[in-house]
Amino acid sequence: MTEVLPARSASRGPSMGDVAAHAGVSTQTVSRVANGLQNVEQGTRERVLASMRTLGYRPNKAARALRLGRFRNIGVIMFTLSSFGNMRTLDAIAVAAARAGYSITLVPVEHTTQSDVSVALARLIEQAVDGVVIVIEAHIVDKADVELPPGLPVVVIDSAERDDYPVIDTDQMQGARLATQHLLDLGHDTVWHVAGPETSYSASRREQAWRDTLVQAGRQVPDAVRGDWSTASGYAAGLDLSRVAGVTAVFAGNDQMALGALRAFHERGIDVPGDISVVGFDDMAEADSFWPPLTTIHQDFDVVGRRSIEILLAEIERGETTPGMVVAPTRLVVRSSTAAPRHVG
Amino acid sequence: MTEVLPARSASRGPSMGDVAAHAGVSTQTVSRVANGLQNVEQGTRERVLASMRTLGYRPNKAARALRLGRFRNIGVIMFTLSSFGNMRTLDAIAVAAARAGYSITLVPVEHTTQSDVSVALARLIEQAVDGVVIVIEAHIVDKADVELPPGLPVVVIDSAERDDYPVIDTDQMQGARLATQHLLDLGHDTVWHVAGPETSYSASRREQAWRDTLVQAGRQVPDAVRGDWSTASGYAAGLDLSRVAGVTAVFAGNDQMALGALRAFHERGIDVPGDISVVGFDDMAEADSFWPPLTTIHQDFDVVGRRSIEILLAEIERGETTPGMVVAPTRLVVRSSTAAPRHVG
DNA sequence: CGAGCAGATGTTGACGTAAACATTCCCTCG
DNA sequence: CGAGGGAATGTTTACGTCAACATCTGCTCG
Repeated sequence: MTEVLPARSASRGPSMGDVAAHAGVSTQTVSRVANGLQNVEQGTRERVLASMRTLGYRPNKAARALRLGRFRNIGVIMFTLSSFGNMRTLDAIAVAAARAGYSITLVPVEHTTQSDVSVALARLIEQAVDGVVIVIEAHIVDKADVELPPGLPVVVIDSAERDDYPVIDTDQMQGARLATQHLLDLGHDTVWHVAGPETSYSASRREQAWRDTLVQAGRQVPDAVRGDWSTASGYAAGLDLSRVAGVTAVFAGNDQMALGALRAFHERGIDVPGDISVVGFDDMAEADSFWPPLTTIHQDFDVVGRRSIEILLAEIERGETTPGMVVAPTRLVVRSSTAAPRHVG
Repeated sequence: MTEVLPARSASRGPSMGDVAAHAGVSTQTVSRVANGLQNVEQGTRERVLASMRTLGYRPNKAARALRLGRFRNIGVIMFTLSSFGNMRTLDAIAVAAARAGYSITLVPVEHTTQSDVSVALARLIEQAVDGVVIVIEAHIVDKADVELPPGLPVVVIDSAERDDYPVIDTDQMQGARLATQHLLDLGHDTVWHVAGPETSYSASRREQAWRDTLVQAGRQVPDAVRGDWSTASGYAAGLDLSRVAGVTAVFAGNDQMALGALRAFHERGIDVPGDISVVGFDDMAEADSFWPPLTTIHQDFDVVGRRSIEILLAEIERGETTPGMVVAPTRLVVRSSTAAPRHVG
């Protein structure tokens, strides 16, 4: 009964059948042991486990997925891993998924062109995932353009509400309002804005909330300076603003651009916050060490990542759909880059 | 012939069999069309493609993997996604893998404990990957402790050479030498060092090269100040150093700690680079916007990520092994945080 | 004009697993 | 003491795909 079969193939590892033959039981019993079912006698279980160890057995996930129709795998489509927020979000997603026993398949999108996006989606559509998280940053991906297979659970992390999939995001507008209001509360007449790129929904949300807050307070609304999230563009914007008379308060669309502006102001001999107050957005890990330490809006990327997985798993495992938009609140972190204007108007 | 079968199951998508029935051909022909083989008549091909579209067919990756014994999937084990370098490396890995037609399964390790590492490995060992890239940062993972299945191709990204797997990494020692020598060349008597955590191989490499360079130049070697990569620890180190008399040059183990030190020096009214010169390591995207813009060592994470995939795929696809350690060179980027000491000794 | 061949298409079986159903054995209880 | 039941274990089958082999058609060329 306990005869040893020779390894069948050099390239493939031992299967349940091999273990079964080695232990002198049926494959089904091996399967039961592998899955921790209780209806196996203690002695048998141990014999099987010993055989598994001896043969170096490891379960074949493909066969299991084929049999079960489930992969315990979630696809993540992301544009640019090299942004602070995305990487924090990805971290949170990966950890949350791992805790639920799911693995993450990462599909990078190199260029934000429609064709690249389609290619990325095509990869995932190869049905090796139970669900998909799409982290969008740009308008590029339109509902019409993206054809995801019907029935595949999807969650979108983005700032634009959509009617086809649940969306989750930081409350961009609340954050921008917080930032702008903070500067107004300090006594500034109005607030200038270094905006993110036009292609970004979150950039336009922040810009819109900044504008709304100023209008609501009855203040003059200066033209926004357009950046692209990079420190270089923030630096350019800072240089521009330093030539404008009467600028006392700047709300930058993210911390990187704020840092660039800070550098421009240093170079021009403008004191922050003495001459100009600066507020960022994101609260990246380094923000408290900028000079001066940056007042900014804290975004809770962990919450966004975690919630996205929760919503996705609810649909995958229990068929529950979460319609509409879920929003994670932000909070203002006051450090040393903001102060009352020197000559209160 | 072209009769339409009802969908068999609500939960599973259409299979090749369904497409075949719909198009009035055999499953094998559908398979040939799906794989782009040439020996299919034009008319047949179009009919099959039309059926695939109509039915919303997508290939089942699990079945394919089971059949072929290949997954076209690479596992990536990473400790902390929240470090600048790791993220850049991951980005490069993901892009390189995608170009080669492989997907990436990301396995995060929450805590750097042995048990957590084992769990992460166990996940991958579930044989859904053709190879594994391990990005290590700490000594924790010892050869003996980690039991990877034999025959599974592995590449390690780390600073410690090992005899079991190919290793690839930035040339830490060359970089640290570059940094230290740069400061000596400017005329500083010696160079202080803010080191990374003891658990990190790369930290000890950098520290060792810093020490060697000073010794070779016949300089006095001050005690290294220990940090943990964070800006907070760099700030604490900066505060410490600001109380030591005679400090004119500091080499920080990474840019974050350099930034923290910069902040400490600002607070204490110490001018950089007038009183003290500072060099970092990594060349993170923001380093050119620190105040002052940071002189640092540029690490080529893209190269490391790309090469690791090249090496891994060479082994997976062609059985070629790359023994020993592959090292990516660094380069010095001089900005404004370094200068000659005020009173040249 | 028929042997022979090339290209298109079909049939069979196996990859490793687990659900569904079948069998065996032993124990309990009327 | 035998029917009935439950636990352990075995047998069969299907998941979707593709390699290998089999078949069929039409055409070339001696």
